[in-house]
Amino acid sequence: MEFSEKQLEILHVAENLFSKNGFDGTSVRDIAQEAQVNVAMINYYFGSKDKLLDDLFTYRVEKFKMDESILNLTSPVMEILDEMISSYIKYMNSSLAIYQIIAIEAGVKRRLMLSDSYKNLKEHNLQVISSIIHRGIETGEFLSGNDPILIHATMMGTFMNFQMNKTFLKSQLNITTDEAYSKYMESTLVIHLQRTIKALLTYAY
Amino acid sequence: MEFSEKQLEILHVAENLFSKNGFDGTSVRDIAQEAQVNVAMINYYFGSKDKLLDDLFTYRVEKFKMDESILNLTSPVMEILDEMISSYIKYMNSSLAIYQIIAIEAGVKRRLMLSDSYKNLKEHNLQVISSIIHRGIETGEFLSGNDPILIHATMMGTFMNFQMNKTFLKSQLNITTDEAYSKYMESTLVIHLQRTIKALLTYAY
Amino acid sequence: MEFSEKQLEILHVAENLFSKNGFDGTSVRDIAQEAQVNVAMINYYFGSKDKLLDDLFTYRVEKFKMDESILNLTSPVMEILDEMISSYIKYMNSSLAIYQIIAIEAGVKRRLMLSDSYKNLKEHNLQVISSIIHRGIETGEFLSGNDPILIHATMMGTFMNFQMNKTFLKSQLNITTDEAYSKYMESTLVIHLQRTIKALLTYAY
Amino acid sequence: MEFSEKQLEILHVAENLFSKNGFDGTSVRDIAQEAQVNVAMINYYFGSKDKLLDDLFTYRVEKFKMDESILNLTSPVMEILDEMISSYIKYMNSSLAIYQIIAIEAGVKRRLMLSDSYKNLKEHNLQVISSIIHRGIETGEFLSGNDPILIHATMMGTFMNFQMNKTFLKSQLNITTDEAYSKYMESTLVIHLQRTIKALLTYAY
DNA sequence: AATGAATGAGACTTCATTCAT
DNA sequence: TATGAATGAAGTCTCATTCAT
Repeated sequence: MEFSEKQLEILHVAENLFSKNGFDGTSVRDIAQEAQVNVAMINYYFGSKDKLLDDLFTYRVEKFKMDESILNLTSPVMEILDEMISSYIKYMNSSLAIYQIIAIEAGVKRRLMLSDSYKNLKEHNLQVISSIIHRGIETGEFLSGNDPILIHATMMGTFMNFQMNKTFLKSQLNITTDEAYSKYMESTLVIHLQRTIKALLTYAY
Repeated sequence: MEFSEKQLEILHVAENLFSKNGFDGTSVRDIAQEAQVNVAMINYYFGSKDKLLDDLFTYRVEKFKMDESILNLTSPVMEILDEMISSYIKYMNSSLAIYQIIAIEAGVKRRLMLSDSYKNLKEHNLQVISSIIHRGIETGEFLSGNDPILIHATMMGTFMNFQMNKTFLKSQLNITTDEAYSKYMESTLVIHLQRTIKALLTYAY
Repeated sequence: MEFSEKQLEILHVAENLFSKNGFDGTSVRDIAQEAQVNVAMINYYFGSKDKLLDDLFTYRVEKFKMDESILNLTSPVMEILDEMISSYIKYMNSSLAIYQIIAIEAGVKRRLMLSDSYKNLKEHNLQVISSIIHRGIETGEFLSGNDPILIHATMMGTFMNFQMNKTFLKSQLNITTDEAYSKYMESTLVIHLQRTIKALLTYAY
Repeated sequence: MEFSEKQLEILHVAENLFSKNGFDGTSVRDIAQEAQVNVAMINYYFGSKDKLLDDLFTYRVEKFKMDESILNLTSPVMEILDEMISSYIKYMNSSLAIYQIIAIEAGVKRRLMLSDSYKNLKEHNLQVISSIIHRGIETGEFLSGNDPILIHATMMGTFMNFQMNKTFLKSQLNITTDEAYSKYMESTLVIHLQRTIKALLTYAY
């Protein structure tokens, strides 16, 4: 799907507003005003508000696919795992708005979850994780018996928890700016997840 | 705060609808209809839709406090940790609706996050986790250097991730009923979290 | 009609609120709250909000009758006229709230104007003025040909104009307090009206 | 400010209803129905009911400015005074509806009185009256010591009194039609005010 | 006699969408 | 292609009143 410049601007504005106020909490008027276009244009371009969300999702979803090229690396599997976690968290953090929307609107109601591309995305990412784990098992570095689904849920969930409790956690961590919080996630949080997942995969309690 | 039977019914209905459709996606008409009361009654009882959410939150929030009496147990700290994780997940799972609401509405906009009781709840739970970790460090069973904030985020986030991706994960796990999914979380997921957190606290990779 | 103490308090509160916010701008809840009674009590005591206004009117209307005993004075008619104007303005000024209500609600809609007691009041006052004028004509001090209706309208209208433009006139007259404004009306305004009406009645331009 | 034809119709309908039933006594539904437009259109055009009143006021207020060109006339000041009174009353009488609204809503509550244009209007009119009086004093035809504020209040108040007691006065004056009442005000009332004010300005009792 | 609980009606406003151009 | 105008539906909330006790 190709989007014109105007359409792209609308998508970006919508993405921002949806992430701040939720889908239901954002009106097409809000979007039109901030994108400096006519209200009618949203429907003209996207058909409806619902379809706008679909298009936004389709537009962004590709970027949430884990980069499977890391599977081709000859690096030690431990490094590949670290890299996967690090780059995934960094990417999610940089495209936070849409991810927030997905997390919320996928939980709520029918929206998005029905979408095939959403399912494909999830399956792809699980597959990448799964491949890494299997490789580690083959090299004898990872223990078997760990479900990629649980690993993925831990990685994703921990990150999202940091997003959704931003206000509270900033005060707990004595972080004052959004930039510092973002940096914290890309360093301390990444390290925590790397340690956590590696411990899980290597340590038989 | 004391609630009459009618008020409680309204709260329960609202809780259910908010968790399914979000706050903005639920109208007072919807609530009134499902609770079989007059629309005006919602405002009569709670003042406004916003205040209804506040009251619902206040009504439920107490139950999300971790039971600190486990700190008084003389059991090995490892068992206390297991028990904490198990009972917390089980409780969240049984009071899922409100938790879903909190997770979403706390992320979106100003709502709830501002609430003192929300902050108190979070701080209390962090304190309980912190106490357990410190005890483990004292007995030499846990490594030092692990931030309770990260532990808590991992536990909570993983659980929430299971909630918010229910539809997708059910299909991935070949689970057909909500009951089976719930049972999965209270067994497999709990064990996963227990293993994960214990690995983290005991194993220096 | 006899009113209990509670009823009287309600009437006084209603009078005050009606004069400040108008009849439609005042809710029975407002009245109940300020009078510290149950909402249902307004209807219980007065039947309806409309009837409350009726009762308030009936309760107060008697006091707006000009004191006809001044007609029995043997003073010069000029002094009687002065006294009538002075005491009428002073009385209206002291019972301002209800008069404001009457002025507004009588102009708006059907309310009050239909009331017999309102008509009787007006006729009574016109009669008193008329008697004074006639006496002046008989003594040769007043010119004939002046309609009491116009005299009354001038007196009443000028006073009400001062009421309804209070905010503006206070600033124009450099008056800062309500008390000073009230005093202005009972002195300067009274003198103006006395001069105006006497000029009219005695001077054929 | 420019208004479309539809907007003007709404304004006219609103003006009429507000004058009959008061602002609070008129619903946007009433206005929409009588103007034969959609209810939503009132908000679409004017933003809110309050802003509609503002716009109505702005739209009409200009017309209530006394024509200051009469100050340029070389006619005797007595004629200028007569002309001022006559044309002012005639104009108010022809634009009665809005004036009724102003009189009521300016007295009640905060509305309008706060408006700058209202204050400007009042100041302008006082200025015109003041100029005429000063000219009369200069020519030796008027006595000094008369406050234009009191003159204005008398003129305006007497007229408004006739408006607000229309029902009662019609019966007192044996006038059956609104047209006849209107004619009475433009003749007898005007003459009364001219005589009154001239007597006041020329006669030292 | 008095009142807390409850309610239908209607208030103003905003919504996403469509129409006519 | 693009948009200003318009609208029906629905939103939340307040109203005066009544009911059951």
